[in-house]
Amino acid sequence: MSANENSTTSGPTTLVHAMQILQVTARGGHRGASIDDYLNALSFSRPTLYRLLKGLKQQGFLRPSPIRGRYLLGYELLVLGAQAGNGAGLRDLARPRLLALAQRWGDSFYLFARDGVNAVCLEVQNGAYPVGSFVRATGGRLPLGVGQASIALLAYLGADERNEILSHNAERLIDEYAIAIADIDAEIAHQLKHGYARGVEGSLLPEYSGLAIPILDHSGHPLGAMSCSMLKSRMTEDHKREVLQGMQEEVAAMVNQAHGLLYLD
Amino acid sequence: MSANENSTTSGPTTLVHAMQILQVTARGGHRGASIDDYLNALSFSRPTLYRLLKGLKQQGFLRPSPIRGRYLLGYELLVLGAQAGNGAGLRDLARPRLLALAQRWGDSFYLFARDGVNAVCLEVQNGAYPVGSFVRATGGRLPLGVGQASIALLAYLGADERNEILSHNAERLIDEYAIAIADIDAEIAHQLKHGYARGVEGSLLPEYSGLAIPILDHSGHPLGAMSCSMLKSRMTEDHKREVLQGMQEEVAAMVNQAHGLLYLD
DNA sequence: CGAGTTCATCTCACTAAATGAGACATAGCC
DNA sequence: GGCTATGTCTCATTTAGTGAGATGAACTCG
Repeated sequence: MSANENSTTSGPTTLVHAMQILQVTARGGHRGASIDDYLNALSFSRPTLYRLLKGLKQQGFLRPSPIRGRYLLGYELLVLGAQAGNGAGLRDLARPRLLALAQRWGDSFYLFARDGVNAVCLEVQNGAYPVGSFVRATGGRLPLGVGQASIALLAYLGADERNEILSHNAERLIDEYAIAIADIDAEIAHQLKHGYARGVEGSLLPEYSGLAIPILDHSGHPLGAMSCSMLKSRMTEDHKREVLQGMQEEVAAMVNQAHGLLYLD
Repeated sequence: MSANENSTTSGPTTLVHAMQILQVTARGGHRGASIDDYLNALSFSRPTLYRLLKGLKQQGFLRPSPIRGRYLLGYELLVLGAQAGNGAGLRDLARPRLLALAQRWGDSFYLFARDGVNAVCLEVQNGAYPVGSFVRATGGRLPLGVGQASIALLAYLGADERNEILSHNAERLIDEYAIAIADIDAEIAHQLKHGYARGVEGSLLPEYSGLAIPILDHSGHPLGAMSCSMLKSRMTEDHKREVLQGMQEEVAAMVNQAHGLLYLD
């Protein structure tokens, strides 16, 4: 027994195994995963696999696929996930505001939160104009550094924490998104100076452009970020000013509401 | 607080315990749950609780609340939940269509799927006109029988299965929603005759009205339902006809697309 | 600033409970 | 009706999670 139970995967093995099963299932997308997928991705025996599958099914974490022998993620995850996305009640506060913005301006608006070294999309509201975006929907996850919302989040973390995150993500950022740390630093400076972020241009999605502003608590810590995305051609100076102002108003109102809610113990 | 003791939740106890922890956390809403919440809702010892909490945290199922000693649902659930909601790829197919409908008509449109004895909301797209609805968002769950989408789903199940569900839900339906089984049966008949459902009127949400149509696979089995909700005053004969036609067109197109996707092994 | 409270971790002995191997049963498929 | 792959069962083994209580760490409040 290694006295070196370290960072990788500790904790009750049943939990770890269950999680691995869910991950394998998720990896299968809407086709789910088959017994063989599990058996050759995982390291435990078949009876054990079936026992866990059964348990996960009973908990609602998995459901049988229409295709025999395949498994899909269960709706309990959806329900819990909906709750999970409402950290600090932010999502409920943001939803109608994102909708209003999208309807008013026709662009697409997003709510993001930090999740470790990633930014996770808590809510999307698409507008009438089509957009491309790194995240397609709620639950999308990006390494911090990608996208304007990332910048807005990073800018208000401590410098040490920020650097840790960025060096952790550096490789992925350059490899998968063609984004250099130096450029991120520059955009963070822009965020801090002007109060909004524009996102770093990588080689991906060159036709789209965006804006983001942070959602800060009373102590200046970022609770999340609101962002928007649009075709670059739509981003005139006027439009940018209008949209930014709209977002700022909505966020200010949200923060006010939040202060009312957060502290009723 | 329901004395909802899980009578036959078998399976690895660690899984069951983990699930209970998640449920308790979820019950706490955006405030999460505290150690005491766990300790007095659950039946295992404190060290065990902490071990599981730690494990769940490492798996991303939980995260620490800003308030020390409280726990929130983790973003991994959100990510998995987003996947889970895309059963058979239906959600991805539906999202842009719901958006188009909402923008065109200004009402609110929903995608539902069956989840055991419940209907679960996979996607919502609100329109410009305000609505009240039983589900507020993705992940909302209703007992089958409530709402127009339920009717559309129930109508295409086998009679035996349907009756089993309805008798299972009967008590909740009458107690919580003031809906009688006989009325549901009548609406199911309407669905089968006219191809769309209107929902059963209970005493709740009397000012709102809705429509729903099923999404059927090639063998007539319901994959889900698309529904809409609007202020009763907006539901003129003309508007109803228009919206129904819009929904039917979108669903038909979805089903076509789905057939293209479902069977590429 | 120090006492008091609550959160979180550690150690250790114990045994319940998960595991693996392989046989058995069942469902779908040609 | 055979064939293949999915799902279940039994049973001995021992891992791996458990409880009790002590200890350490973090925050609170007087």
